[in-house]
Amino acid sequence: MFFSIMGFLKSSSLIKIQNILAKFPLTKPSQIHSHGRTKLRPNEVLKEYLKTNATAKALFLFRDLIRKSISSIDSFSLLYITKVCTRKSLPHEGRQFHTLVVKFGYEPIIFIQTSLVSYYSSVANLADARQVFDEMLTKNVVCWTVLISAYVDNQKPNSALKLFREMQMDNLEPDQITLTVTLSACADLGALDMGKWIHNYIRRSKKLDKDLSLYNALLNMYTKCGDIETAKILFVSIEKKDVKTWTSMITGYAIHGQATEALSLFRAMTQTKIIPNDVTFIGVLMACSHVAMVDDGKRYFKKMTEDYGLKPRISHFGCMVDLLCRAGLLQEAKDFILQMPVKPNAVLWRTLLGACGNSGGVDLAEDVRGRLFELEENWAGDDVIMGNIYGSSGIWDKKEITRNRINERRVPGCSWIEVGSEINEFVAGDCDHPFACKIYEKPKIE
DNA sequence: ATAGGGTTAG
Repeated sequence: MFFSIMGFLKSSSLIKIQNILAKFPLTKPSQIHSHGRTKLRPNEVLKEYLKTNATAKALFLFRDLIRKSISSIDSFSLLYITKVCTRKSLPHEGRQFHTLVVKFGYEPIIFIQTSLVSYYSSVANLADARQVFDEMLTKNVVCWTVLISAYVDNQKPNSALKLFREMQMDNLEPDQITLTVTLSACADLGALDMGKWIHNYIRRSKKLDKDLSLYNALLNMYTKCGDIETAKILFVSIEKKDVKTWTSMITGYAIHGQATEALSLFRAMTQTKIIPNDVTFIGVLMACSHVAMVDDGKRYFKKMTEDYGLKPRISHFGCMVDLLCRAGLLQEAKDFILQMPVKPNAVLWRTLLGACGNSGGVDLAEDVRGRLFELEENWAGDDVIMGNIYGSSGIWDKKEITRNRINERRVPGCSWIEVGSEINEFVAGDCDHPFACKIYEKPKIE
């Protein structure tokens, strides 16, 4: 990785960068340097473009700076342009700007390093994010937090928790942002012990800035870990709630099949000034689907668009399909999928296929399997369901064909479970591997 | 002037 950057340096990094930027047409200088009425300096324009999400404009401007006034590029320009790349997850451009950072000697600046870690995380390049972090001579809370977020964002919550512990072993105190991020790793893992440990840490700490995001993260951790009682107590104790607070609690009840509680909480929410958003409705629809309240689900789905002007996304349609399937309305579910305004994905069809496995219907199942074959032909679970359907219908020849398909797969299917929290050694290598053990020590709760 | 914040179907 850094090898290649050094390689770029030797073979003139500027030419490489110009190549990357050459695909954008030239912008006249007058358009660049005057912004509004007053003339602004390039960095101020870049900052403005960043604020307004004008990615292309920012890249045009930066290219013109390289071509015409390279001396006006400083560490702030590079910081802003790196943030532009992060915001849009541009997979190639950020690396080129990293090259420039090296060339200009801005590598030791902690703000630059931190935003590079964040950039590599945004393009799912954890190896380079880690390398920039490892090469930092002085590390502070912010860069540790960015790296922890990187692992959370890229579905490596065990690694995130491991880093959280390493940070403390490095004698750095986490702040409220570190804790918010770490709590989401706990939520992803169902790591209730660690979550409680953090809750306790928050209670003890006097200097921590305990803002609403932190409490929302705590609430979310408790609901995702299944401790709905503590979640409820926490929810009540939060005086100033926002839409996320309400949504977390509603979704928490929904996940645990407590539809009545979820829906009455939604009604209570409508009595406040907090307006439900599309995510809130996912919680509401989940609640209906988990207890097969078909008519209520349909009503809320309508309410969402008609009363709140919210446009349903694929996940909302997914909730509806789930709702119809759980109620055994398989044909209606299929019709619903076919008339959706968005293209159905594999997950959606798979919901229906799973339902066919529960309540029969070989013809429908074969139809759905055919559609799934076009989307993700090698998903082992689909064949398992088909095999079971054939088996329960006594169609043994087709069952055998399906079983053989499964056995011929090169990559075995796998599942994983949480293995208690007493183990404080982690399995060598990737600790987010499905077969790795939990990696943190059992916290001592005072 | 400058870096960090998961409420989202199955």
